[in-house]
Amino acid sequence: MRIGELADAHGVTTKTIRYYESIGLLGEPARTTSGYRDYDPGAGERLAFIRDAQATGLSLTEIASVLELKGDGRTSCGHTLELLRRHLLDIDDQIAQLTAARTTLAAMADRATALDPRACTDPNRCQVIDG
Amino acid sequence: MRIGELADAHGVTTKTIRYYESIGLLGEPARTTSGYRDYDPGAGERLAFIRDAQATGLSLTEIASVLELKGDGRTSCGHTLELLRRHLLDIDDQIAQLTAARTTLAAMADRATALDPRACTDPNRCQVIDG
DNA sequence: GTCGACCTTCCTTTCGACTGGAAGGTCTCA
DNA sequence: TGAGACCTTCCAGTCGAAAGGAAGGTCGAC
Repeated sequence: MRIGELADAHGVTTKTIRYYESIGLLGEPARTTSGYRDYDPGAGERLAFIRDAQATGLSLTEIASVLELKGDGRTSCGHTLELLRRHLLDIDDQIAQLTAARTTLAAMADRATALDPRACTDPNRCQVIDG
Repeated sequence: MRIGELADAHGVTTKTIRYYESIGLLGEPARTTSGYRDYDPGAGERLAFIRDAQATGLSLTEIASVLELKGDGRTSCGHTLELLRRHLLDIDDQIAQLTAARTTLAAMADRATALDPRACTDPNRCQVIDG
């Protein structure tokens, strides 16, 4: 399977695949006599895994650490679980921050609709955002 | 007021202030005879505004666009309000995405605690994340 | 007079995940 | 045999928001 096919099959670009290879996330595939990359189905599985893991919010570095452990022949469930748990905490933080920001922003927007623009003259500030 | 004082007063670094100046977010301050930046209180106000606006999730570029409008002598409430509304939508999106990711992740974590690591042998995948 | 803290400019580097482009080789179909 | 789609490598650039560092000037206190 050539790189373009693999890319199309997983909704990524060939650039992305070469990039994953360059950072060690995907191993070096076999090559055709003319030097084209020639992937076996395992590569597709691995790529799918990478995208799945990425979709859950793991960074490529973290994904690499999971795959590396497995590559060493060790099981990585514990490791993955720890990553997931850390991510859950991260996400909770982010949601809390966004929610707080949302509240502030919504209050501002409400206030803004009631404001008189002509009162808004200080070049360094903005009464919508102030206060 | 020198740059260090201003920075300390607003919890940023001198690097950050020079950076804001370099991208036009802060104007060029007066200089002492020896060339040191010499800020008037307006700069502090403007910096505070920038940090406040940033805290609500506006990018520096967006903040610049608000300040630029005001610098032109035009009131920017309408503009700010529009930015705010767009941001509210963005934030709602982000919260929705994070919440979805959180649900997925939590389910995975639950499942993972029940898994047998010895069953986790495929070097390309991870049963915690699969499925 | 000298020490350390502060300041100046200018340039480079960081992080993450790619993307773009140049220059050239290969495959496939008509 | 020739077009055009695909592949190769390698290098540079992107985005945002700074941080790091070098080389040198200055201020205040002792």
